[in-house]
Amino acid sequence: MTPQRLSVLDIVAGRTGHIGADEVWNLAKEQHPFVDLATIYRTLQLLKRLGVVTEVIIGNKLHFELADQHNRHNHMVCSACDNVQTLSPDYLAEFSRRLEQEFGFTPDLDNLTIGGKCSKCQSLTSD
Amino acid sequence: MTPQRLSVLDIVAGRTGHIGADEVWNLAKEQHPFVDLATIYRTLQLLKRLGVVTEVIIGNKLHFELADQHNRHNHMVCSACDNVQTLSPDYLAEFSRRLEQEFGFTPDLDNLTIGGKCSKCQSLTSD
DNA sequence: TTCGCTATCACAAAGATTTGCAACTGAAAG
DNA sequence: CTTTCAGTTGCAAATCTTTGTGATAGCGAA
Repeated sequence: MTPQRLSVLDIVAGRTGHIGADEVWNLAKEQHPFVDLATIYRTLQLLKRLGVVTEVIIGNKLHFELADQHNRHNHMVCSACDNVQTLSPDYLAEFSRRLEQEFGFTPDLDNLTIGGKCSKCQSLTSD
Repeated sequence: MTPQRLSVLDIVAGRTGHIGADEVWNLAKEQHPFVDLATIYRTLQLLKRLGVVTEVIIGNKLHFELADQHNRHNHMVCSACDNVQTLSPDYLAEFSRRLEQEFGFTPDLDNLTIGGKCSKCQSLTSD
């Protein structure tokens, strides 16, 4: 754990919600003016691999948030308005169990972003 | 429907499985030597929006395949070996129904890639 | 201390995808 | 037939993310 990494972790942990990689960078530069964006990305991937942060894909951009074991949730992201709703992992528990049992496949649900259309955008004329 | 677009569609349709955007480009250039990669991407996004092709995310790269209504399936992609397994949409039907009923959220299951670890890579020493 | 090993960093560059824009096309309207 | 207008293209550039590399720092063994 280097100072740069700690800084990244602090920044993500200091947010209640998700935060973009570029935003992490901007905040990290306040403490480490020469830190590189690549270091931010590598650190975020590392923290993700360690299960410390989770990834949410919002409109072609990666966002991250602290992985809180006591408040696990999945994300539903509207492809039209980028609005994010959270979802109890209970909704996917049965699904996950079946994948594991029937295929031996262990889905990474913590980092699963469910794309689609929210109720508002669903009804709008889109094509 | 322009010739370039038709070409892209033909290429994707000519594949049994999924195909990367760059590969589509290489093949498309055989027919339209000056076609740009941006056109390929724009066309693929268009076809995806129309429900003609579906997207699979494999190791930080986008792949596409023809959307066959009679053979719908989801994809499970191993983050370690990039192996792709297909899955009957039945596994997600109940989940989808609940999202729609309880949240009014319409998930885009056709383009949902489920990341995780396949049975082989699951057992390997990774950290 | 000194050597050697491993890991991390900043920087640079590559890779993958998207976007802005002027030129061109074809079809509809006048 | 000419004008208009919306849509598409190729090209260039921007954006987002990943990867390669040499320098460096920390740490244990000799």
